[in-house]
Order: sequence, then C-alpha cells, then structure tokens
Amino acid sequence: MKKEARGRKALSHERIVRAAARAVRRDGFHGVGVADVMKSAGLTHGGFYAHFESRDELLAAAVEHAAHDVGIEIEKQVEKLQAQGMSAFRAHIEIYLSEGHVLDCENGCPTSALCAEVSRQAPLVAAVSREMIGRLHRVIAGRLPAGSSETAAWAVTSALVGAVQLARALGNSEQAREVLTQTKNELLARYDVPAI
Amino acid sequence: MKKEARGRKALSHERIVRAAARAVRRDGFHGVGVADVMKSAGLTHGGFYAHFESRDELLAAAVEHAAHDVGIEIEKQVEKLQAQGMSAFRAHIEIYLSEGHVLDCENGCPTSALCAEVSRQAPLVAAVSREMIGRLHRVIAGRLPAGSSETAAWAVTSALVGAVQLARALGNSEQAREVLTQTKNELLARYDVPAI
DNA sequence: TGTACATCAGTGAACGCGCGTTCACTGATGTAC
DNA sequence: TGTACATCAGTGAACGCGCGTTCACTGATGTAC
Repeated sequence: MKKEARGRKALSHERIVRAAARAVRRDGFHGVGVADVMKSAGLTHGGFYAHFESRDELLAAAVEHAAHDVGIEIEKQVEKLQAQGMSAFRAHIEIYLSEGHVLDCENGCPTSALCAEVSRQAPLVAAVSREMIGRLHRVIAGRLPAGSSETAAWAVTSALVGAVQLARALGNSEQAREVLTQTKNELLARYDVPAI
Repeated sequence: MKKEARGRKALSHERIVRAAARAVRRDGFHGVGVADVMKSAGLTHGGFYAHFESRDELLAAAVEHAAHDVGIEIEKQVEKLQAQGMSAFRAHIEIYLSEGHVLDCENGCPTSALCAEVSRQAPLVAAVSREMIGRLHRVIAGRLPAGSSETAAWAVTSALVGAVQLARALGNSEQAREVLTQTKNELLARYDVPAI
C-alpha cells in the first residue's frame, strides 16, 4: 500500500493546490472557497482537512505554487523572445503587459492579482506573499539592461503591477489598451536603451 | 417636520456614506459589512434599507464619495506645495507616494485601494469605479510638465498605483520604503524636467 | 494462495457563525382643527 | 393653546444562505499469517 496510497494522496494534494492557485488569482484571497477548490480538484469538501490544517494554509500553498509556476513560465517565454533578438528586459515587459496576461488572470502573475489584499491576510499568508513580491522584484532587477541604475527595479515593478491591475479594472475598452501600450512604451523608452 | 426630519435623514445618510467610504478603502469592497458601516455611523443595521436599495448601491456611493473627497484633498495639498515653488507634477508625486498616504489607507486614493477588485464587482459598482480611475488619470495628465508626451499619463498612473499597493503589501519594512523612494526618484528623473 | 484484519483517502451530513435582507414595531416630530 | 392624529427615521428580532470546520462512516488497498 505504502507507495500506491502515498502516491494517490500526493496527487490529490497537488490537484488541490493547483486548483487553489488558479482560484486565488481569479477571485482573490477572500474569494477562495474550500468547497469550490475541492470540487475543482474532483473531490468533496470533507476531505480537505486531511490535506491542510486550515484554509489559510491552503492560501499560502496556492501563492507559492502560483509564484513558482509563473516564474518558470515567464522565464520560458522570455528566452523564446530573446532567441529572436529581443533584450531580456524588453521581452519581460512585452510579456507582462500583453493582453494575454491581462485576460488570463488565473494563470498570470500572482503579485498583480493579489498584492492589494496582502496586508489583510493572516501572518503566514502575508509572509509568503511578501516573498512572492520579492521574487518578482529580483527577476526584474536581473533583467534591467546593463548600465541601468539598480534603483530602477522597484519603479519598473510598480509600473508593471499597476498597469496590469488598471487594465483589468478597465475591462475590454480602449482605455485598457491605452494603459498597456502607454506604460510599455514609456518603460522601453526610458530603460531599454542599447548598452554602449 | 419637513425641514427638520429631512435634514436628520440626510445627515444620517451622509454619515453612512462617509463610514462606508472609509471602510471600503480599509477593507476592500468585499470587506464592507452593512452592519459594521451602520454601527460606525452610530445607527443600527435595520435602518439601512431606508437609505439604500442594496449593499452594492452603498459601495457605489462610497466610491464616488471617496474619489470626490480625495480629489479635493490632494488638490489642496498640491497647491500648498506649489506655493513653495514645487511643480504641480512633483507635488502630486510627493503626496501620492508619501508614507502618510501608504499608512492612511482609509483616507487615501480609492483607486490604489480598490482597483484590483473592480472587475469582480456588480455592474453599477464597476462603472463608478472606472470613472474613479478615469478621474485619477485625467488629474495626472493635467499635471504632467508642459512638453511631456501626453501618452505618459497612464504610465505615471500605473507606477503610482502599483507603488502604493506594493508598499502597503510590504508593510513597515525597508523594502516598502525603497518602493516609494525609487519609484518617486525615477518618475521625477524621467518627467519632472524644467520646461525650456 | 487465501482469509481476516488494519490502514487510510475520501464521503457526506451536520454544526456554528456571520452576513445581507426583511419586517413589525417604537418613539419622536410635525400637522389639523 | 391644546389635543388627537399622521408621518417617518430608526430599532431589534428573525430568516435564509453560504462557508469553514468537524466527524462518523465507507470502501478500497495493503499486510499478517
């Protein structure tokens, strides 16, 4: 039994976390319901507490999973664009401020989706969320064109997070598209200068 | 009776809206409770529906009130700094990215506090919230230094909203202060060039 | 190999609580005459 | 001026519903001998 059963529980566990990672980005921390997540994972709600001590523990796991996953996904897409000759910085901006990222909220960057709620979360959830923010900041700092001031990283991070949120809030409108293109253009004009 | 009674109800109504305008910025749309708001206004929850048709109507009124109020308050502070020789643009940046604004969430800009939730709100609430965003954008566009590209307005708005949210999420930390100062410095370096 | 037993992931009913909403009622204030 | 009546803002109990959490139970899978 050991191997088989442990494998089975672990698989369920991962389905639950993945479902929660999507739900938390789509509906926010407060919008995640235990029963809904379990249903999305193909289970009934009663079994939840065999996997997590509390809803908050699930939220923390969901944030970590989302941050890790998105990190890998963006990295992949950046490399693809770099292979076409684009700078890493510009690639990151293009991906982050793409219409796809704005629309596909539940698979997007958890910082954009969640940062407004962080300060109201339980200590565990808030702590994991702050790490998620730090990770985004480090990634952006690492992709600033050589020669940029290092202190630009937070400014760029702020602009990216703000633009995605504003575009989502504005829905399918001309304004929403303006937010994306204007922010993108300004960031590129300011920072994506070819190194001399 | 007419004058007296109508005056009384109107006063209660305003107290309710003001309490809601604070609550919605402090706790988010989903965090606003009818009973709590009524208590903050010095009333019991039963009387709520004599003032509003639904909770959503209250949320819409709260957003409008907050946006209007903050517009006036920031205008006032900008003028004060302008009187000391600061450009309107720089004044706006300094105020928006001040530690005071980050800490005093419940009296701050409703766009920073609420934009992440807008797309999940009822049509009425979402519509009013989009107007609130448009208002912030217009104010910033109006304060860009002469000669700036008009298309910079959304980029600046994004950076301001993102920075305030990130700083709030990061709490009382060195990182939070870095978000504010770095974003401020970068925006000023980029846009606050003296007109020639 | 086969039978009895142990383990454990998952089920589904139930509990407690908070919250939006409703409603019959109270008490204060104004009007009619 | 005074008395009876009407109006209406606000009260507080109650209802229905959703949600986090608990728990006794089921059924499948593995172990002991």
